[in-house]
Amino acid sequence: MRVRLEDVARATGVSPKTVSRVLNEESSVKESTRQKVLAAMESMNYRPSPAARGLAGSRSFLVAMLYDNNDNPASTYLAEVQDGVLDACDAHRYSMMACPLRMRGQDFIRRVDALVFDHHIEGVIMTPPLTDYAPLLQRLKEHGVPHSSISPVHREASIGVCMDEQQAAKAMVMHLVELGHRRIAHIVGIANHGASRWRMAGYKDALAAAGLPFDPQYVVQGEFSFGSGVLAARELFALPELPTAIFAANDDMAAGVMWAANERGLKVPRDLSVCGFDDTPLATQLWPPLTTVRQPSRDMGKLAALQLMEVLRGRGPGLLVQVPYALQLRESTAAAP
Amino acid sequence: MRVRLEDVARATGVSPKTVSRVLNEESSVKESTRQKVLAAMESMNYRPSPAARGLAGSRSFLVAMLYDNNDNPASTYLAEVQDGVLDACDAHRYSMMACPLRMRGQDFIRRVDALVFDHHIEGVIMTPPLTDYAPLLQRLKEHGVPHSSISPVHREASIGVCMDEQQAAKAMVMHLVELGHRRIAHIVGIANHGASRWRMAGYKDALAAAGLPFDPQYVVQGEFSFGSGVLAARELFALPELPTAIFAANDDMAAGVMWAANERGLKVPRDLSVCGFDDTPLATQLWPPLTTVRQPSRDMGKLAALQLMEVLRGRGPGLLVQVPYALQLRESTAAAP
DNA sequence: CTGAAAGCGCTAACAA
DNA sequence: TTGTTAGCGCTTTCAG
Repeated sequence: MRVRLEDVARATGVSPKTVSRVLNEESSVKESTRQKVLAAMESMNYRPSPAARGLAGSRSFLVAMLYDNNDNPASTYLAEVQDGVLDACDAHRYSMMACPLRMRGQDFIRRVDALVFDHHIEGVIMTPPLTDYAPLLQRLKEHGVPHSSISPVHREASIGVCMDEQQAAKAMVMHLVELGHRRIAHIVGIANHGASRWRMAGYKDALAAAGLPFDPQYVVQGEFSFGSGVLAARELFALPELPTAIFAANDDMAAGVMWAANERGLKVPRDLSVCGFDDTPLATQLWPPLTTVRQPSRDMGKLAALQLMEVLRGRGPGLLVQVPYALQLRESTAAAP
Repeated sequence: MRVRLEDVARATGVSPKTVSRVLNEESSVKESTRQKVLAAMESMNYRPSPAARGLAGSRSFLVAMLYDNNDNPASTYLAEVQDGVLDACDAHRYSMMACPLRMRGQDFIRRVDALVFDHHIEGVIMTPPLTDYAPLLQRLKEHGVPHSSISPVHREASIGVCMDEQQAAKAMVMHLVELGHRRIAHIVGIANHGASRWRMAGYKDALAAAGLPFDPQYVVQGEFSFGSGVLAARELFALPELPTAIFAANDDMAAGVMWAANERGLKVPRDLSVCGFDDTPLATQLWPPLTTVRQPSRDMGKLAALQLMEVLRGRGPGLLVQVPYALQLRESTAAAP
């Protein structure tokens, strides 16, 4: 029924172990033997059994993608990242298990242990804020499980992928400055996300570069959700001197700002310029279309997975690669009133 | 290091086979023995190895979620479904592999075979339009792999979960009728989705029930994406007599309609009522908030997975369960002008 | 209702 | 560079 390693060995006239070596890309096989075996595998349509490999050896060809599912707003971000990860897995014959983790309680410990012990997960890919969740990192280290991070805060010790979000945020705000805005507000994201810090830092950098004062009144706390964007905007609209531009730390909050502007009777971009960050599909589904920073989530997922696999295959220590950002200038920003 | 079945057996004073029987919930074990074994498993923190179980037996405790990733627009729908599926898996100690399938070409055959052979997938959960993709169903049947469908077109032969979308669409349109609208347009979704047919049928039902004529001019083809909604709306706006209400087959297209209305200078809902279907997060992020039909995607994912597991555990033939819809009346619909 | 033996398909640790 | 011998942790026969 099923073609086994042994069958390939018999057909080739070598021992099972040699076939195994070829399968695992070990270097100590004579090239001619190697070719023979490879050919036989191909023609017999041999497909190794992950279960057997996992049981006998230490490998499972399984990676897990870990993500936080407490707050769902960014579901399209996660979907894109996952898509990229799967793409990379495909290329290296790995399989991926999706694993949402609730950060509260001890639940995640159980789940991580289950992944590692039960399934012999070889490695882990994580999205923020899990990337910097100490108890989790600790546990992974204890288990000796390599991990690759997407946009981690602590970049020194990480492998994975990142973007210069601070620079991107600065560029975004500089764009507002160039349009003549002088009262520029910022809506901050959830505190434990590196993204919130970087984007805020970029905002400050831009103000400084433009010689504009930093006014705490114009900085409001949000939490990355549409609703929090609405609330933050209302707060800003209650100020004696309204900002002429608002830079929200992500698109969902920017959408909230535009909602609140509508509610308040402010016309975007005539009375108020609005911009966000991420370039989610939402950005082009708003009226007017949202100026934002494009973050290549899909590519980031793919690159993070590829880095992990480099490590798993012993090809190197793994790197933290940086992807470029791109400003998407659309109709939600215009010259200051 | 690892606690094995054998360890539990030794601790309990029974044979490994008996422990195995308890583990697999076989009925032929004396209750007292069963309790003893269960207690030992608990206290020793025994966790069976899926790899070993998969290798020795026919089970793998792995299910796959298959989805189409040609068109990404509904990524939040997929994310919600996946969340529900994972929830159900968790409850029954199953693991899930996410598996995007490209419907074009023979690629999906390879992937399905890989899933079945390599990983001994026990069952499959599918979302539209895969649920009714004949070559795929054919292949699954050949492999003897049980599958559970979410909103399949062919309901007779399916297990899984569905919603009475036709009834829901009818109710949605009846709402417009009650608001006094008489020229009600409909934007249809992608042709091979059952959803498109049902929602269109419900639209017609409502017109008939209200004694309104069915005018083909007011029915425009879309493809579930925001952009297609914009195009469809422009088409409708070019008509000599504009509709006073537009029922789009999903929220993304409804958002497109609102975008186009803005572009055209039409005020929603004063000049035009707009409603959608699905109640994605987008619905409450538009201005004005979108009237739509709530579809409990997360629950649907969970229920579909639970039905599959009923089958896998030999508890029954599996059912096609129906979930209720709910109209979400918001501010995008109002009395006809 | 319970147990003993055999083996799932592969790799580890040796040897040659 | 290649082969041999075990055995991964569990389930399947088949007996009792």
